[in-house]
Amino acid sequence: MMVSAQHASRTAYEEEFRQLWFFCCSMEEAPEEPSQSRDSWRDHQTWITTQDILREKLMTEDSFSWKLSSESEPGYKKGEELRYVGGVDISFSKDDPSKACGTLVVLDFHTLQVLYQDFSFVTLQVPYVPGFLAFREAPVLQQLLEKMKRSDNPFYPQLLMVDGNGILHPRGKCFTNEYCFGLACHIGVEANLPTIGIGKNLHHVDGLTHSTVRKLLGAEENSSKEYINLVGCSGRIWGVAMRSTQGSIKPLFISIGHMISLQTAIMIVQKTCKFRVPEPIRQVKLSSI
DNA sequence: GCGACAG
DNA sequence: ATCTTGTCGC
Repeated sequence: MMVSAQHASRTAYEEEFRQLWFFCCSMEEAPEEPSQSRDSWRDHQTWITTQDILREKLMTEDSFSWKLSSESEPGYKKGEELRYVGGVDISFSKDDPSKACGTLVVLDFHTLQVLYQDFSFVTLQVPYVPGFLAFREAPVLQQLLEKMKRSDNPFYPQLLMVDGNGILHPRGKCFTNEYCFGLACHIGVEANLPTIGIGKNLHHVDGLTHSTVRKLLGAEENSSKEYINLVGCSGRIWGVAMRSTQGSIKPLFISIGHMISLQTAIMIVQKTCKFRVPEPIRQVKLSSI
């Protein structure tokens, strides 16, 4: 591919290229067994294809039947509002990194009390590769959701908060920036649920860096804002950096997962934040073993 | 002095 | 992620 042809307008493209390059390098480890690295490449291709397919079903606008209680209107019926908010996460064993525990909780949106909790131990064979977190973590979480749905549990979540990013994600075809599909999107599409991605660290995308965000949050004109848009150098809005607690320094990175708009996601996250990390995620971490 | 990127 | 140390960030 003719990379060096364009020199002037290469910043955004080059960034994509470098990300891909770093990824390629990371897949070439394990030199002792060359066959393994071939398998890694095959998996890599499969992952990309899978993300491409799932992404076609991604919905980036509000798409749910419930309402937020604040917008109760004339035709309002009890039971139509958002009530069951889920949270999913995985914790790992300290001595054996392949041993993990997936956890699912459901909270009451208004009281923030835990209504449901379940977990499942697994042995993970898939490595963590930046940009492909879903292939490591999603299966267990899917199972927990499935189990709950199959048993017709009345607390089955109407919305899911995911410990990881949604749209705020670098995965893409080379030299384009219109593709992105993080863990929250992945789970949302597969479970057909509205999801919100909750990141505690920034995944560098489209020129966004930690220092960029730090400067934005520290800027005078933003000092009173509770959140700021994460605008990449392409102009795209990837999500927001949010001060979930008054005066908190370390922001939360909110991005939409599936079937929800950024504005709605922000509102919901704010309403569920007693501390820096929103309750569904905080509780799921407390529940995990 | 090094290494950039969710968990 | 997890552990640990220590207290900025380029």
